[in-house]
Amino acid sequence: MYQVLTEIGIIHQLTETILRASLPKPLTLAQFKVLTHLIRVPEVNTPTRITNAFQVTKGAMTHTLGLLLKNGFIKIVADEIDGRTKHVHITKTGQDILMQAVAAMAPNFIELGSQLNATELETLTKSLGKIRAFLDKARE
Amino acid sequence: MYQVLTEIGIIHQLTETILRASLPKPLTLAQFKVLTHLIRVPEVNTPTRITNAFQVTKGAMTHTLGLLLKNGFIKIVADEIDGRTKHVHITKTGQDILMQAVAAMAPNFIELGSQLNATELETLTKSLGKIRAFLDKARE
DNA sequence: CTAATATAGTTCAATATTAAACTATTTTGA
DNA sequence: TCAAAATAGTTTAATATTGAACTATATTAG
Repeated sequence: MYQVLTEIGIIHQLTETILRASLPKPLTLAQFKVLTHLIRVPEVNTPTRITNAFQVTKGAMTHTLGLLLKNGFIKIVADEIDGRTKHVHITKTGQDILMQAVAAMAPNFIELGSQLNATELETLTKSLGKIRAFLDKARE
Repeated sequence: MYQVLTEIGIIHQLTETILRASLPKPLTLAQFKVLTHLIRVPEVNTPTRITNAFQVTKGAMTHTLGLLLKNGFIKIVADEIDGRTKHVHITKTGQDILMQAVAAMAPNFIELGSQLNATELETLTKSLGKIRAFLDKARE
């Protein structure tokens, strides 16, 4: 398990480095991740829930959302019912830059997919899912 | 594959957060990783090679090694032959703090190991290894 | 009802990381 | 040989992240 976590750490670092290098300005890695999240799981869109999804500090998320807002990639609206809560939505501009980012990074990752066959990929996804589920549960 | 990378990213973040919280002062996560590396692969001990192993920038490694040195956890010696190169060695103090760190974090990870059986773990390790090997090769 | 507690988000200072420019040494190749 | 290129490591400025304190709103319990 130690080795698994080490491999995961290294893979994560390597992919982030590759990603970072192919992002269109002014998109940073943190901003890219948030935009991707907003597309994938649009209903998880309060700052706290996004923070929770990425497991960064609240201050970091305030910072990232501030940049996204300044860049016009998101809009932030107040919750109608709960005065403490806000909701984040991706804008058309945000979608455009995200598409551009995905297009730029895709060539770097297409080959990666072919390193594993369908069965391996499925097994891998399942195992990682178990680990993730456990860790998620562990932070009760 | 996208999902795999997403899972890997989240698992990485979660484990880092858990780890960070259980580290004995003044050990930071970056310092902990370097010490672990020095124990695991003591022959890979020049700043550049360590930098390469973790895929961080050279400046970041200079910073981390500076802290480790200040804390007395490593010693750094010049290469006898190549005047540009240095070698990093863990000290007794470094080994002590690392043991302490491992002891503190172990309870958090023991249960994790039992989430997968031996076969699953082996398959997982192998698949991750393939991905890592490919990424390693890709940064020619 | 209201005081205590919890939750959402921001701010601030300290630290970490990146990216790029820089110094010093070694290697390469004409 | 020696100039050009490559490599190892440092420095610096800008940015990102953490951790903790803080404000404001909502929920809970007596």
